[in-house]
Amino acid sequence: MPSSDQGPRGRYRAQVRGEIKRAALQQVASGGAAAVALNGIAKRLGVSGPALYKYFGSRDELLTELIIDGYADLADVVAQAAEASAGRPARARLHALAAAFRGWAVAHPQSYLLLTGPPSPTYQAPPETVDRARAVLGPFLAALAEGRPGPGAPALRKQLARWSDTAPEVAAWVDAFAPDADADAGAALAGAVTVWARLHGVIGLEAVGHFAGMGFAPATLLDAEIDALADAYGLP
Amino acid sequence: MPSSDQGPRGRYRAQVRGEIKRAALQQVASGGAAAVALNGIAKRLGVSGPALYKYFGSRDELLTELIIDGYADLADVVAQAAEASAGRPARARLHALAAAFRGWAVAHPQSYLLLTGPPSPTYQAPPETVDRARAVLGPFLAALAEGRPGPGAPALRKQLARWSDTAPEVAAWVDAFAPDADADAGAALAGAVTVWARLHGVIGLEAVGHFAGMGFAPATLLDAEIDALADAYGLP
DNA sequence: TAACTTTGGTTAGAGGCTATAACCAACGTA
DNA sequence: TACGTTGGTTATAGCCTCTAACCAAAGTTA
Repeated sequence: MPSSDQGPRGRYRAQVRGEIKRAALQQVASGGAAAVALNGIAKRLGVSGPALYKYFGSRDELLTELIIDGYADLADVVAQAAEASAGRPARARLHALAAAFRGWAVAHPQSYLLLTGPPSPTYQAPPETVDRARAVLGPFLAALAEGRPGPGAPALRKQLARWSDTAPEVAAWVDAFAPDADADAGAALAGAVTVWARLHGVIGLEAVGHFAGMGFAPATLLDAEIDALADAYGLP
Repeated sequence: MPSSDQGPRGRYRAQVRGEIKRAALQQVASGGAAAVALNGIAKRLGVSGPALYKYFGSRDELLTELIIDGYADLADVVAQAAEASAGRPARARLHALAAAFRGWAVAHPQSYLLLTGPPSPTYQAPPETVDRARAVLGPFLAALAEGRPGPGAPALRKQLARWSDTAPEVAAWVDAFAPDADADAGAALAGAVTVWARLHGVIGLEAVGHFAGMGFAPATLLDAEIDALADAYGLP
């Protein structure tokens, strides 16, 4: 069914797929994942209905690609922030990473919800997503691993240390982003998981609008959460 | 249109509305908010299609009631945990509250997602929801207000203190659950907002299944998060 | 008791969505 | 130049929400 990757036909195919995805992203931005309608996209592209099924096997397949692209985009933004703050102390870098993460989510709140929430009952997350999530969190792991963590969360660290021992891809991930933390992979992983939860705690609620009308800036709350985490990990 | 609250006719109406909601909750449990279909509910009740519109003006109206009921249910569970742990030290009580909150969410993960995520593009949250959220968080506020908070998060506290000064219903809420914290409402509110974010950070990711296959128990992560917060607020 | 109003139910149908089937034209290639 | 692949079409089935028009039964009132 699919054309070859190269050649004039394949190029055309890739371009149309891109247009479809852009139109779908607009729908996501305006009304969330539920607003994505192949029919509507076709109308917007000046093409009629079932033509899109030549490019995407189903609506879920399209959403899956949007999710994968979104993860890649977010990972890019975080990686750029890591690069831009390369020389600074670890605490400042952690704040820069969190701000970049939140900046992306605030710019595309519905896309963030698309990444986190399950878009449809029939949707099944492909295995690539977990790799994408690791790519996003890697720089955070690197920054946190520079500290000398205090005695907090011993139970969590123990569980994660065991996980790192039994799952080679996890150990490889830690090694890739924090090669010096091999000795205490449990603490490094605990930091990664915790920063993930803190980011999502603030940004997930902000994205759905649960902080609307409350007298505080979500960025301030996130800063406080990241600061507390940096304290716990002894970041300078 | 609606029958009087009392009388045989009103009772019948209330009972049918209950049956509809129960069927809808089953659909939510099986496939999330997107799986709620008035048509399907009608079939299950042995009644045909548009009859349900005599009971609920629209699908969104039904979802709204499910959300309100869900908040009430969750608030109940938290309040019961508060009562059950009344005598114990504040830190233990905070853990009990968090465990009760998470217990409800784990028992009905799709309902939790219904409460947090926006169910449909056309949905508009009614003003009652913010009151319901306050009822859920009240006991947490009470437990946190017993500590002597450290110097953390000054910017956040400042913003929230101003909010409490300018919004009387917020000050009343603080006073209702933590009458001794009036002097430092900013710190108390910061605790409430922070515990909300931490709960959602862990439980929101857990509910969508993002922790599946990772080598740690979400309960352990939540315990660590609550412990860290209790430390920051100097809870005994 | 008889007349009337409200209420819960019905069927018909418009309009939107996903997805499949059958068919056709154009394009790139051999 | 002949041909297979590919991108497009229309028709159609089967969901869904929601409105309109109509009917019967139940409660209410004169």
